[in-house]
Amino acid sequence: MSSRKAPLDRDRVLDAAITLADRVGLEGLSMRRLAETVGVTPMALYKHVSSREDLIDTMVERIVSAFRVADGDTDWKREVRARILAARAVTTRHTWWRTAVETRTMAGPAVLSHMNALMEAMFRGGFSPDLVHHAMHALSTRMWGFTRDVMPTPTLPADPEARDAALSAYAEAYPAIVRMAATASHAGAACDEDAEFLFALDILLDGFERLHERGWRSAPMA
Amino acid sequence: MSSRKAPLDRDRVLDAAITLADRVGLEGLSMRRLAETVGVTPMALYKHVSSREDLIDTMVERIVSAFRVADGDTDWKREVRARILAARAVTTRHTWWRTAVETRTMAGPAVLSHMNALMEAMFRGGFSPDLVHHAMHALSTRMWGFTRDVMPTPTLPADPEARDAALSAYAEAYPAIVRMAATASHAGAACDEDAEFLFALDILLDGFERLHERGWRSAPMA
DNA sequence: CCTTCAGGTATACGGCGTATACCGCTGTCC
DNA sequence: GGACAGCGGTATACGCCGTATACCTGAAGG
Repeated sequence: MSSRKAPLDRDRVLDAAITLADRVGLEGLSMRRLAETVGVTPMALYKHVSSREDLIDTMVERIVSAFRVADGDTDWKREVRARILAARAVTTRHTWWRTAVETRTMAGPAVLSHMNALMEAMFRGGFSPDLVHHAMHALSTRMWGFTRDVMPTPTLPADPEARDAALSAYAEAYPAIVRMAATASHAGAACDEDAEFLFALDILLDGFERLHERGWRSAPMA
Repeated sequence: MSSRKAPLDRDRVLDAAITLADRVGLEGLSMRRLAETVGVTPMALYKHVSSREDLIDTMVERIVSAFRVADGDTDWKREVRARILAARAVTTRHTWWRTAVETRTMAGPAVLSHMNALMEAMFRGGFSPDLVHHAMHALSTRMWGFTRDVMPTPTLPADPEARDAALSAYAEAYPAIVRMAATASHAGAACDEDAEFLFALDILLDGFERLHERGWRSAPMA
């Protein structure tokens, strides 16, 4: 018994933080609670991270570093698509990550690398810097593999009877919503998020391509 | 002097909350601080709102109710565009609103009305329920007039000398980012957010239109 | 052997949302 | 006119939070 206790380092703190956040979300990730899971006093954490924000910064980077893409794609569109889906594969497994990345104020190296790779692909496709710039903004959070669903239409009760009642209650106030919700693909069940994601992503990528082919320029500089 | 004090009602609380949030953001909006601005004890607020979350719910609705669109548009695309820009005109004046709406779990009547109006326009344009559904997801937060810029490329120092130094430091690590950033439209100055927003919005709307014309169907139901 | 110091602890401060109990004024009804 | 209900405010307190500060302890290095 040479070492009385495994000595706890930055990596262990990070691992614990990520698994804790996976379980309880980002708001549930408190320093006290994290300390508990690693069997240590809250203040001990501050020997390894300088603040909760610093911790989250690093957690975000850690997740981005896990993106893995089979390279070798020469077509810009296929590469961008593949990188974004690689991001999606990782980030959807850590739901807290969406909130975390949106609240960061500084981009770390891993984050910059991912963005750089996307831009590089587009440049290789012959995009102008201007178009690359607009495309990146247009992708927005989608370049991380997710989209915010801002309050999707209210989830209907699963029970068929209650569902019909709710539907007819809304029917006159929000006919279009009900008409859409009555569609088979949406009724009751959660819709296919992957399909929705790809639908929008491909519209954007196709749009970039078309504009590029047409020699798109941004409006004359102010 | 019949009334010793103006009696404070739900509306006054809401108005104060919104102007306070405009000033200090959503995190800065604490019940104690809000109470102070209306000259009252923190707990007094709970006679008018049931919780902080309830307060924010109502604030979100209040903002949405302020959307104003000159109706009379018959073309679906023009109407959707106009409604979204109407939303943007309001929501960009209340930066806290983005965070607020993203953290809501239930859609209130005003929110539902806005979504209903967008869907209604698309239905009038002949969209299938399925396409409406996908389009709404694709719009995502853009239907509220904003997009999350997830960690835009790091802002460069304004000072030209420091800027060049920063650029060359990044140059080898992130060549594509630097290449884009060196573009006149982005260098130093903040880019034109309205233009970026419209760029992406129009790609999406045009994409919807094209798919509709081609009689798009979603993948065969599972 | 003494020193240094990395890595842990103990305590405390000021913030937060809000549960609970209380209190005074005002309008209503007998 | 007097009892009383109840609305809108207050006072206090609890349990969270992030973290500043001070302290301790054991091992490594001269």
